[in-house]
Amino acid sequence: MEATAARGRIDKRRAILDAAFAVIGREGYAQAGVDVIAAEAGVAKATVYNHFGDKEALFRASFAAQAERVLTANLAALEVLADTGGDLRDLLEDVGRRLLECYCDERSWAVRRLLLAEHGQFPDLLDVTQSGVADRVLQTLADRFARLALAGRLNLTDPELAAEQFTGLLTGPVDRRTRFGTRPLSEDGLRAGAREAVDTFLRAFGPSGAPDRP
Amino acid sequence: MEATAARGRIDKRRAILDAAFAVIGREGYAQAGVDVIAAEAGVAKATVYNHFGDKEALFRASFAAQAERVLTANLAALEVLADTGGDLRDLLEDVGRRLLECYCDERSWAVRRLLLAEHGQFPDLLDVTQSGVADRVLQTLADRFARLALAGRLNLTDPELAAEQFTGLLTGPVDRRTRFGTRPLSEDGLRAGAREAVDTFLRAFGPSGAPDRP
DNA sequence: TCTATGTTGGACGCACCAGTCCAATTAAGG
DNA sequence: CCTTAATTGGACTGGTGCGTCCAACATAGA
Repeated sequence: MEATAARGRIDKRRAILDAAFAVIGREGYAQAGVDVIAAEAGVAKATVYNHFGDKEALFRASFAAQAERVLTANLAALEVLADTGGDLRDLLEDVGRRLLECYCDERSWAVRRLLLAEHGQFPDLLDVTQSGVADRVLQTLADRFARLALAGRLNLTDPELAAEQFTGLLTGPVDRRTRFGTRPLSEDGLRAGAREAVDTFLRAFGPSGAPDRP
Repeated sequence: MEATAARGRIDKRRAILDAAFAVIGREGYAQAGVDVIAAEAGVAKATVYNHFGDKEALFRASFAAQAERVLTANLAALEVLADTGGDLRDLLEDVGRRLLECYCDERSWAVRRLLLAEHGQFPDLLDVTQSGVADRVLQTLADRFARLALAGRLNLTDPELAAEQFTGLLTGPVDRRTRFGTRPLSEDGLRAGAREAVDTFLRAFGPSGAPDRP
């Protein structure tokens, strides 16, 4: 009775949600079989329908759960920008690397992939994710940039635009190098991606007079 | 006998290819019915199988055709960078706007969407598109940047990285504002996106001494 | 121990869809 | 005009997968 056998109902719900997102994220909504999901969750198919009633409801629930996880992970990555002290370049490289880690995470890619793939059938997923995750992360980043600009450590007038461009500088090159998430990126690769993005970002928005580093 | 009725065999093949990509791009490969494709092409289902034999072959053929169109459109957009004369900022804004037009095109979004969505079933699509389109466009852009750098009009050492970052600055903000291609962007929106990207790009890589504009 | 609720495996109905087949029609080319 | 090849509509098959049902089983709480 280590842990494998039936431990309780609530655990099964979790297991089903995780398995559903894993399978659907891997094979797509249409291709994902409920039988496969049930098997991967270690659960009978009837149990799946007991909990969620519908393949569509199951998909929505699992997607929402993962989007939630992605959001909290991203916000946690931004947390290092809370204190305005320390070397600016190091600070930005650190937050950049953390954001890229979130961005390159398997789950994060699956969310974006499903968002694009199933948007025809489930247009509301985009509302949830965009206004609940993307916009929220962007606003938080913009707030941090605004504080840094006010403190004279960044030279910019539109913090929201700067936040958009910062993420663009981060993710653009990485999208290509990972071939849209199909190829892993090493730890050094992540660090390099963050460093290059911050390099350019600071060349554009760094304090005008003296750069933090020669 | 204006044009609607059967005009020839070769036209039907085109019509089938276009209809196939339209339907599959809209509904996804699994959801797209061959009957629907045939109807949209104004053709009997048997004709589809006469030409392509297989739903999978039909998909590959239609995808390849569209990828080809996307590639030529992108390369055409880069053509304006051929002459190194003229105001640098105007030049870059022009090419940026053209690239964004390509990027925001319905077909271009459909290609990227299918690339992500069906990558599980068709991993080779990514090879074709990545090495045949994305890499080719990036290399061309990097070549132009290298020439501009050599002419002292850009201040950069790694043209390939600059090309990655230029496209990141262009597409990152636009991805968000169009909600991943689900919402149209006005002509002014495109121009603004290009202008902002070029602003930041030139702040980072513009000629060090004197900016082209105050 | 008894009971209620959740779980299991498996079988089943049902709908949908890729791909085939065929007889009738149409267009192309010599 | 005649032959050849392509097209058409429609019926048909086989396979797959969602969702249901049910009888037996496990578990938690009284």
